[in-house]
Amino acid sequence: MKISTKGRYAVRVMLDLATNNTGEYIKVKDIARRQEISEKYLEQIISILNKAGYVKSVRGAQGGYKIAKDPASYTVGMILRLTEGSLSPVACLSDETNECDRCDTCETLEVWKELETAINRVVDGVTIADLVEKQQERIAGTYSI
Amino acid sequence: MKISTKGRYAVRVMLDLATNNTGEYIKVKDIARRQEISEKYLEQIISILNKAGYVKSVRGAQGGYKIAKDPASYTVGMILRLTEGSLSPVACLSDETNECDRCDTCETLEVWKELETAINRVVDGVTIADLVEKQQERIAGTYSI
DNA sequence: CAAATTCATAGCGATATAGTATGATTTAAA
DNA sequence: TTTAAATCATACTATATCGCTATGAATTTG
Repeated sequence: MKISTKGRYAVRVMLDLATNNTGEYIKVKDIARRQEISEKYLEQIISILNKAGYVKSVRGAQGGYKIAKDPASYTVGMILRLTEGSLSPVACLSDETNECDRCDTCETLEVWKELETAINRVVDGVTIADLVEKQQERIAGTYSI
Repeated sequence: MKISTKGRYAVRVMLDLATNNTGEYIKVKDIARRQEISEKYLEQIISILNKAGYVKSVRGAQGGYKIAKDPASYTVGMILRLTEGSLSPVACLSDETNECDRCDTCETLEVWKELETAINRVVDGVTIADLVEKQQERIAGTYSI
């Protein structure tokens, strides 16, 4: 029941791009340094975000990435499902081909459905904009002390 | 973000023992047949439940297992945490030794905490007795049609 | 042209998953 | 008292996933 680094890093990448967005394109190297994530591994993760259109890229020298749309339009759930696949806790819910023949009489299936709903409710209730805001509140709090 | 077979099977074992409880000890072979799970794998799983005292065992011929206490006293959460370990979606929440040094400024940690809470709320809100009841309702419904 | 960057893909060691396999130990019944 | 049936214990295995690293091609700017 763990979210892998791929998913967690992807959320942090989106947050980093939102936080440091000036309109300029941001290099993977800079994100990697700030987030303390391997550059090469980050490239793979951001490539997923790029193919999904969550970020825009420019190749070549002075190239980089920037967040494609308003940070409020990306939920943590969208990013996790993109990178991790379905967040359902059992395969028979995420994929019809994995339906077992006990589904009709499987009492536990109901529990897993509730769990899936609860998980999605949490992760879809938080946007990248929310995270940016919290971050800024924290920084403001730090200054006032 | 998947619950492994170990955890899911453990829940089904407890449900099976509750459903088929007559006071007699129930053989792994019978549970395995009903649940369509490998006998030997089931032995390993039920052994975890046994060591935790969730079931009682008698060795030797005519031996077997039975549920130790009232089915209402076992939540799905208890069984999953026993067999799967912590249900927290990130390691830094489940284990102090996995705390990373970014915790203080990690905006996403809050999301994972909410997620953990939501997950535990669901799985701790369902007991084995609840599952038995649902099963019996279903059977009653089947007869009436 | 050279340097800096994204893009694409292959490889790799470690760990977890989902079991099998083997056999010891215990108990009831013949 | 033997035998069969069951739990208990542990080692092994095949496969997949994780979390990267490595190599290099393609693209763009200076």
